[in-house]
Amino acid sequence: MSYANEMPTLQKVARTDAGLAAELRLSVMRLRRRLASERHPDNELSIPQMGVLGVLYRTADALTVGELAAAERVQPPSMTRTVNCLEETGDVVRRPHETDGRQVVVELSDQGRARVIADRERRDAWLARRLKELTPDERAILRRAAPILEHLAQRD
Amino acid sequence: MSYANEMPTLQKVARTDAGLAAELRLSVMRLRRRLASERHPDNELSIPQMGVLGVLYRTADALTVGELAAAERVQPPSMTRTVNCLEETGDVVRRPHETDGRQVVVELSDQGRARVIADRERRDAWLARRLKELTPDERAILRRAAPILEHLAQRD
DNA sequence: CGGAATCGTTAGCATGGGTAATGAGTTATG
DNA sequence: CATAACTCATTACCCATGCTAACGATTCCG
Repeated sequence: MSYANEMPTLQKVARTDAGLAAELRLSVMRLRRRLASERHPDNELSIPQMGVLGVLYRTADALTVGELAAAERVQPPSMTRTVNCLEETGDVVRRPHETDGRQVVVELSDQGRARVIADRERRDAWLARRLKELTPDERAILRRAAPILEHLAQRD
Repeated sequence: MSYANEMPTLQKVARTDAGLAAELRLSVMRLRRRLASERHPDNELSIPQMGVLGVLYRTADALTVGELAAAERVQPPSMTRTVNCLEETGDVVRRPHETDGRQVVVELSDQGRARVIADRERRDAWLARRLKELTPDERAILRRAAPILEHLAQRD
Protein backbone atom coordinates (compact mmCIF):
# COMPACT_ATOMS: atom_id res chain seq x y z
CA MET A 1 0.00 0.00 0.00
CA SER A 2 1.33 3.35 -1.03
CA TYR A 3 -0.12 4.90 2.11
CA ALA A 4 1.91 2.56 4.25
CA ASN A 5 4.97 3.47 2.26
CA GLU A 6 4.39 7.17 2.69
CA MET A 7 4.04 6.87 6.42
CA PRO A 8 6.28 4.03 7.42
CA THR A 9 7.01 5.58 10.80
CA LEU A 10 3.38 5.52 11.86
CA GLN A 11 3.50 1.88 12.85
CA LYS A 12 6.51 2.44 15.00
CA VAL A 13 5.54 5.70 16.63
CA ALA A 14 2.29 4.22 17.87
CA ARG A 15 4.46 3.11 20.75
CA THR A 16 4.94 6.69 21.90
CA ASP A 17 2.29 9.03 23.17
CA ALA A 18 2.70 11.24 20.12
CA GLY A 19 2.30 8.27 17.83
CA LEU A 20 -0.74 7.00 19.65
CA ALA A 21 -2.18 10.51 19.55
CA ALA A 22 -1.85 10.68 15.77
CA GLU A 23 -3.30 7.24 15.27
CA LEU A 24 -6.16 7.85 17.64
CA ARG A 25 -6.98 11.21 16.09
CA LEU A 26 -7.22 9.59 12.69
CA SER A 27 -9.38 6.73 13.92
CA VAL A 28 -11.74 9.02 15.79
CA MET A 29 -12.03 11.47 12.91
CA ARG A 30 -12.71 8.72 10.43
CA LEU A 31 -15.26 6.92 12.55
CA ARG A 32 -17.04 10.13 13.26
CA ARG A 33 -17.08 10.91 9.57
CA ARG A 34 -18.59 7.56 8.82
CA LEU A 35 -21.16 7.98 11.59
CA ALA A 36 -22.07 11.39 10.25
CA SER A 37 -22.83 9.89 6.88
CA GLU A 38 -25.51 7.68 8.44
CA ARG A 39 -28.26 10.21 7.98
CA HIS A 40 -31.88 9.30 7.60
CA PRO A 41 -32.71 10.07 3.96
CA ASP A 42 -35.94 11.80 4.99
CA ASN A 43 -34.26 14.05 7.51
CA GLU A 44 -33.71 17.35 5.79
CA LEU A 45 -32.39 19.25 8.78
CA SER A 46 -28.88 20.59 8.57
CA ILE A 47 -26.00 19.63 10.81
CA PRO A 48 -26.21 22.81 12.90
CA GLN A 49 -29.96 22.28 13.23
CA MET A 50 -29.52 18.68 14.35
CA GLY A 51 -26.82 19.92 16.70
CA VAL A 52 -29.28 22.20 18.44
CA LEU A 53 -31.81 19.41 18.80
CA GLY A 54 -29.04 17.22 20.21
CA VAL A 55 -28.05 19.78 22.83
CA LEU A 56 -31.66 20.23 23.92
CA TYR A 57 -32.16 16.49 24.07
CA ARG A 58 -29.01 15.83 26.09
CA THR A 59 -29.74 18.67 28.47
CA ALA A 60 -33.30 17.43 28.88
CA ASP A 61 -34.30 21.02 29.59
CA ALA A 62 -35.17 24.23 27.84
CA LEU A 63 -32.23 26.56 27.14
CA THR A 64 -31.87 30.22 26.28
CA VAL A 65 -30.58 31.25 22.89
CA GLY A 66 -27.37 32.35 24.57
CA GLU A 67 -26.90 29.00 26.26
CA LEU A 68 -27.48 27.17 23.01
CA ALA A 69 -25.00 29.44 21.26
CA ALA A 70 -22.38 28.77 23.93
CA ALA A 71 -23.00 25.04 23.80
CA GLU A 72 -22.55 24.98 20.04
CA ARG A 73 -19.68 27.46 20.07
CA VAL A 74 -21.34 30.05 17.85
CA GLN A 75 -22.38 33.66 18.31
CA PRO A 76 -25.96 34.42 19.33
CA PRO A 77 -27.06 35.88 15.98
CA SER A 78 -26.13 32.61 14.30
CA MET A 79 -28.06 30.66 16.87
CA THR A 80 -31.06 32.96 16.46
CA ARG A 81 -31.10 32.09 12.84
CA THR A 82 -30.81 28.35 13.32
CA VAL A 83 -33.55 28.41 15.94
CA ASN A 84 -35.71 30.41 13.54
CA CYS A 85 -35.52 27.56 11.04
CA LEU A 86 -36.23 24.96 13.70
CA GLU A 87 -39.23 26.90 14.90
CA GLU A 88 -40.55 26.98 11.36
CA THR A 89 -40.17 23.25 10.91
CA GLY A 90 -41.86 22.73 14.24
CA ASP A 91 -38.93 21.01 15.92
CA VAL A 92 -38.55 23.55 18.73
CA VAL A 93 -40.79 25.92 20.60
CA ARG A 94 -39.80 29.41 21.73
CA ARG A 95 -41.25 31.11 24.76
CA PRO A 96 -40.40 34.04 27.00
CA HIS A 97 -38.19 33.42 30.03
CA GLU A 98 -40.13 33.21 33.26
CA THR A 99 -38.27 35.92 35.16
CA ASP A 100 -36.02 37.75 32.71
CA GLY A 101 -37.75 39.81 30.06
CA ARG A 102 -34.61 39.89 27.90
CA GLN A 103 -34.37 36.18 27.46
CA VAL A 104 -36.08 33.61 25.30
CA VAL A 105 -36.09 29.94 26.08
CA VAL A 106 -36.12 27.22 23.47
CA GLU A 107 -37.31 23.70 24.01
CA LEU A 108 -37.80 20.56 21.98
CA SER A 109 -41.20 19.89 20.52
CA ASP A 110 -42.46 16.33 20.43
CA GLN A 111 -41.54 16.27 16.78
CA GLY A 112 -38.04 17.50 17.47
CA ARG A 113 -37.53 14.92 20.20
CA ALA A 114 -38.72 12.15 17.93
CA ARG A 115 -36.35 13.35 15.27
CA VAL A 116 -33.28 13.26 17.55
CA ILE A 117 -34.20 9.83 18.81
CA ALA A 118 -34.67 8.46 15.29
CA ASP A 119 -31.35 9.94 14.18
CA ARG A 120 -29.49 8.45 17.11
CA GLU A 121 -31.10 5.08 16.75
CA ARG A 122 -30.13 4.93 13.13
CA ARG A 123 -26.48 5.64 13.91
CA ASP A 124 -26.44 3.26 16.83
CA ALA A 125 -27.99 0.55 14.72
CA TRP A 126 -25.32 0.96 12.08
CA LEU A 127 -22.56 0.91 14.66
CA ALA A 128 -24.06 -2.09 16.43
CA ARG A 129 -24.04 -3.98 13.14
CA ARG A 130 -20.39 -3.14 12.63
CA LEU A 131 -19.60 -4.18 16.20
CA LYS A 132 -21.22 -7.55 15.60
CA GLU A 133 -18.56 -8.26 13.01
CA LEU A 134 -15.81 -7.93 15.60
CA THR A 135 -14.45 -10.67 17.79
CA PRO A 136 -15.59 -10.79 21.42
CA ASP A 137 -12.08 -9.78 22.40
CA GLU A 138 -12.19 -6.73 20.18
CA ARG A 139 -15.55 -5.74 21.59
CA ALA A 140 -14.21 -6.09 25.10
CA ILE A 141 -11.38 -3.75 24.24
CA LEU A 142 -13.80 -1.16 22.92
CA ARG A 143 -15.93 -1.53 26.02
CA ARG A 144 -12.97 -0.55 28.12
CA ALA A 145 -11.88 2.15 25.69
CA ALA A 146 -15.15 4.06 25.41
CA PRO A 147 -15.09 5.69 28.87
CA ILE A 148 -11.42 6.53 28.44
CA LEU A 149 -12.18 8.30 25.17
CA GLU A 150 -15.02 10.11 26.91
CA HIS A 151 -12.61 11.22 29.61
CA LEU A 152 -10.16 12.54 27.02
CA ALA A 153 -12.89 14.68 25.52
CA GLN A 154 -13.74 16.39 28.74
CA ARG A 155 -12.84 19.98 29.21
CA ASP A 156 -9.29 20.30 30.45
CA MET B 1 -26.49 14.07 38.23
CA SER B 2 -29.75 14.59 36.46
CA TYR B 3 -28.24 13.15 33.29
CA ALA B 4 -27.44 9.91 35.02
CA ASN B 5 -30.97 9.76 36.32
CA GLU B 6 -32.43 10.38 32.91
CA MET B 7 -30.44 7.58 31.34
CA PRO B 8 -30.02 4.99 34.04
CA THR B 9 -30.09 2.16 31.55
CA LEU B 10 -27.00 3.37 29.75
CA GLN B 11 -24.67 1.78 32.25
CA LYS B 12 -26.41 -1.55 31.93
CA VAL B 13 -26.87 -1.66 28.17
CA ALA B 14 -23.16 -1.10 27.65
CA ARG B 15 -23.02 -4.86 28.01
CA THR B 16 -24.94 -5.33 24.78
CA ASP B 17 -23.82 -4.39 21.30
CA ALA B 18 -26.52 -1.73 21.12
CA GLY B 19 -25.40 -0.25 24.41
CA LEU B 20 -21.76 -0.26 23.42
CA ALA B 21 -22.70 1.32 20.12
CA ALA B 22 -24.47 4.20 21.85
CA GLU B 23 -21.64 4.74 24.31
CA LEU B 24 -18.99 4.55 21.63
CA ARG B 25 -20.86 6.92 19.37
CA LEU B 26 -21.06 9.48 22.14
CA SER B 27 -17.38 9.12 23.06
CA VAL B 28 -16.23 9.40 19.48
CA MET B 29 -18.48 12.37 18.76
CA ARG B 30 -17.37 14.18 21.87
CA LEU B 31 -13.67 13.55 21.35
CA ARG B 32 -13.89 14.62 17.79
CA ARG B 33 -15.69 17.78 18.86
CA ARG B 34 -12.97 18.53 21.33
CA LEU B 35 -10.27 17.85 18.75
CA ALA B 36 -12.01 20.13 16.30
CA SER B 37 -11.85 22.96 18.80
CA GLU B 38 -8.04 22.74 18.87
CA ARG B 39 -7.61 25.18 16.01
CA HIS B 40 -4.55 27.32 15.57
CA PRO B 41 -5.71 30.87 16.33
CA ASP B 42 -3.93 32.21 13.26
CA ASN B 43 -5.51 29.70 10.91
CA GLU B 44 -8.40 31.46 9.28
CA LEU B 45 -9.38 28.72 6.86
CA SER B 46 -12.82 27.23 7.24
CA ILE B 47 -13.56 23.62 8.03
CA PRO B 48 -14.44 22.69 4.42
CA GLN B 49 -11.25 24.42 3.27
CA MET B 50 -9.12 22.55 5.79
CA GLY B 51 -10.92 19.40 4.73
CA VAL B 52 -9.78 19.84 1.16
CA LEU B 53 -6.20 20.41 2.28
CA GLY B 54 -6.47 17.28 4.41
CA VAL B 55 -7.67 15.16 1.50
CA LEU B 56 -4.85 16.40 -0.72
CA TYR B 57 -2.33 15.78 2.01
CA ARG B 58 -3.52 12.26 2.78
CA THR B 59 -3.70 11.36 -0.88
CA ALA B 60 -0.22 12.77 -1.42
CA ASP B 61 -1.24 13.48 -5.01
CA ALA B 62 -3.07 16.04 -7.08
CA LEU B 63 -6.81 15.42 -7.52
CA THR B 64 -9.47 16.66 -9.90
CA VAL B 65 -12.26 18.87 -8.67
CA GLY B 66 -14.63 15.94 -9.13
CA GLU B 67 -12.45 13.64 -7.07
CA LEU B 68 -12.21 16.21 -4.30
CA ALA B 69 -15.98 16.67 -4.37
CA ALA B 70 -16.52 12.93 -4.09
CA ALA B 71 -13.99 12.62 -1.28
CA GLU B 72 -15.70 15.35 0.71
CA ARG B 73 -19.20 14.23 -0.21
CA VAL B 74 -20.27 17.47 -1.84
CA GLN B 75 -21.40 18.43 -5.32
CA PRO B 76 -18.81 19.77 -7.77
CA PRO B 77 -20.05 23.38 -7.79
CA SER B 78 -19.53 23.54 -4.03
CA MET B 79 -16.04 22.18 -4.43
CA THR B 80 -15.27 24.65 -7.19
CA ARG B 81 -16.10 27.38 -4.78
CA THR B 82 -14.01 26.06 -1.95
CA VAL B 83 -11.06 25.52 -4.25
CA ASN B 84 -11.49 29.08 -5.55
CA CYS B 85 -10.96 30.39 -2.03
CA LEU B 86 -7.97 28.12 -1.45
CA GLU B 87 -6.41 29.23 -4.69
CA GLU B 88 -6.78 32.83 -3.60
CA THR B 89 -5.13 32.21 -0.25
CA GLY B 90 -2.34 30.40 -2.03
CA ASP B 91 -2.91 27.05 -0.35
CA VAL B 92 -3.58 25.11 -3.56
CA VAL B 93 -2.57 25.34 -7.17
CA ARG B 94 -4.83 24.59 -10.12
CA ARG B 95 -3.61 23.33 -13.43
CA PRO B 96 -5.06 21.63 -16.50
CA HIS B 97 -5.22 17.86 -16.58
CA GLU B 98 -2.47 16.30 -18.63
CA THR B 99 -4.65 14.26 -20.98
CA ASP B 100 -8.26 15.34 -20.45
CA GLY B 101 -9.07 18.85 -21.52
CA ARG B 102 -12.27 18.88 -19.44
CA GLN B 103 -10.55 18.35 -16.16
CA VAL B 104 -8.66 20.51 -13.73
CA VAL B 105 -6.27 19.13 -11.15
CA VAL B 106 -5.68 20.70 -7.78
CA GLU B 107 -2.60 20.21 -5.68
CA LEU B 108 -1.24 21.46 -2.39
CA SER B 109 1.10 24.39 -2.46
CA ASP B 110 4.01 24.44 -0.05
CA GLN B 111 2.01 26.85 2.05
CA GLY B 112 -1.00 24.57 2.07
CA ARG B 113 1.09 21.58 3.05
CA ALA B 114 2.67 23.48 5.88
CA ARG B 115 -0.74 24.53 7.06
CA VAL B 116 -2.08 20.98 7.20
CA ILE B 117 1.00 19.76 9.01
CA ALA B 118 0.82 22.56 11.57
CA ASP B 119 -2.87 21.89 12.16
CA ARG B 120 -2.30 18.19 12.67
CA GLU B 121 0.66 18.69 14.93
CA ARG B 122 -1.32 21.00 17.13
CA ARG B 123 -4.12 18.48 17.56
CA ASP B 124 -1.71 15.64 18.11
CA ALA B 125 0.16 17.66 20.70
CA TRP B 126 -3.04 18.37 22.60
CA LEU B 127 -4.08 14.72 22.47
CA ALA B 128 -0.63 13.54 23.49
CA ARG B 129 -0.82 15.78 26.55
CA ARG B 130 -4.17 14.30 27.48
CA LEU B 131 -2.83 10.78 26.93
CA LYS B 132 0.02 11.49 29.31
CA GLU B 133 -2.53 11.94 32.09
CA LEU B 134 -3.79 8.39 31.65
CA THR B 135 -2.43 5.31 33.33
CA PRO B 136 -0.16 2.98 31.32
CA ASP B 137 -2.97 0.44 31.36
CA GLU B 138 -5.42 2.92 29.90
CA ARG B 139 -2.95 3.87 27.20
CA ALA B 140 -2.42 0.22 26.35
CA ILE B 141 -6.18 -0.18 25.93
CA LEU B 142 -6.32 2.74 23.55
CA ARG B 143 -3.38 1.36 21.62
CA ARG B 144 -5.33 -1.77 20.97
CA ALA B 145 -8.57 0.11 20.34
CA ALA B 146 -7.32 2.57 17.70
CA PRO B 147 -6.97 0.09 14.82
CA ILE B 148 -10.31 -1.46 15.72
CA LEU B 149 -11.98 1.96 15.53
CA GLU B 150 -10.25 2.50 12.23
CA HIS B 151 -11.63 -0.78 10.97
CA LEU B 152 -15.15 0.20 12.02
CA ALA B 153 -14.90 3.38 9.99
CA GLN B 154 -14.02 1.61 6.81
CA ARG B 155 -16.56 1.46 4.03
CA ASP B 156 -18.88 -1.45 4.57
C1' DC C 1 -32.61 57.66 38.83
C1' DG C 2 -28.97 57.16 35.39
C1' DG C 3 -25.45 54.54 33.45
C1' DA C 4 -23.61 50.07 32.49
C1' DA C 5 -24.37 45.43 31.45
C1' DT C 6 -27.03 41.74 29.42
C1' DC C 7 -30.02 39.59 26.00
C1' DG C 8 -31.91 38.51 21.60
C1' DT C 9 -32.60 40.32 17.26
C1' DT C 10 -31.70 42.59 12.70
C1' DA C 11 -28.56 43.88 8.98
C1' DG C 12 -24.72 43.12 6.08
C1' DC C 13 -20.95 40.28 4.30
C1' DA C 14 -18.68 35.86 3.28
C1' DT C 15 -18.68 30.93 2.77
C1' DG C 16 -20.51 26.85 1.16
C1' DG C 17 -24.43 23.45 0.76
C1' DG C 18 -27.83 22.41 -3.00
C1' DT C 19 -30.00 22.47 -7.99
C1' DA C 20 -30.30 24.04 -12.80
C1' DA C 21 -28.04 25.39 -16.71
C1' DT C 22 -24.14 25.99 -19.80
C1' DG C 23 -20.08 25.40 -22.72
C1' DA C 24 -16.13 22.67 -23.73
C1' DG C 25 -14.05 18.32 -24.31
C1' DT C 26 -14.24 13.26 -24.91
C1' DT C 27 -16.20 8.94 -26.29
C1' DA C 28 -19.25 5.90 -28.74
C1' DT C 29 -21.87 4.81 -32.76
C1' DG C 30 -23.71 4.57 -37.44
C1' DC D 1 -16.35 11.40 -40.57
C1' DA D 2 -20.45 13.45 -38.36
C1' DT D 3 -23.49 13.22 -34.79
C1' DA D 4 -25.31 11.98 -30.41
C1' DA D 5 -24.38 10.96 -25.82
C1' DC D 6 -21.65 11.46 -21.99
C1' DT D 7 -18.37 13.81 -18.82
C1' DC D 8 -16.34 17.76 -16.49
C1' DA D 9 -15.93 22.19 -14.34
C1' DT D 10 -18.01 26.37 -14.02
C1' DT D 11 -21.61 30.03 -13.37
C1' DA D 12 -25.99 31.56 -11.49
C1' DC D 13 -29.36 31.45 -8.10
C1' DC D 14 -31.32 30.23 -3.61
C1' DC D 15 -30.78 29.06 1.11
C1' DA D 16 -28.43 28.24 5.63
C1' DT D 17 -25.11 29.72 8.75
C1' DG D 18 -20.61 31.54 10.29
C1' DC D 19 -19.02 36.35 11.67
C1' DT D 20 -19.22 41.49 13.28
C1' DA D 21 -21.74 45.78 14.13
C1' DA D 22 -25.64 47.93 15.70
C1' DC D 23 -29.95 48.38 18.08
C1' DG D 24 -33.86 48.29 21.40
C1' DA D 25 -35.59 46.28 25.57
C1' DT D 26 -34.71 44.64 30.03
C1' DT D 27 -32.06 44.14 34.18
C1' DC D 28 -28.57 45.34 37.49
C1' DC D 29 -25.89 48.39 40.30
C1' DG D 30 -24.06 52.62 42.41
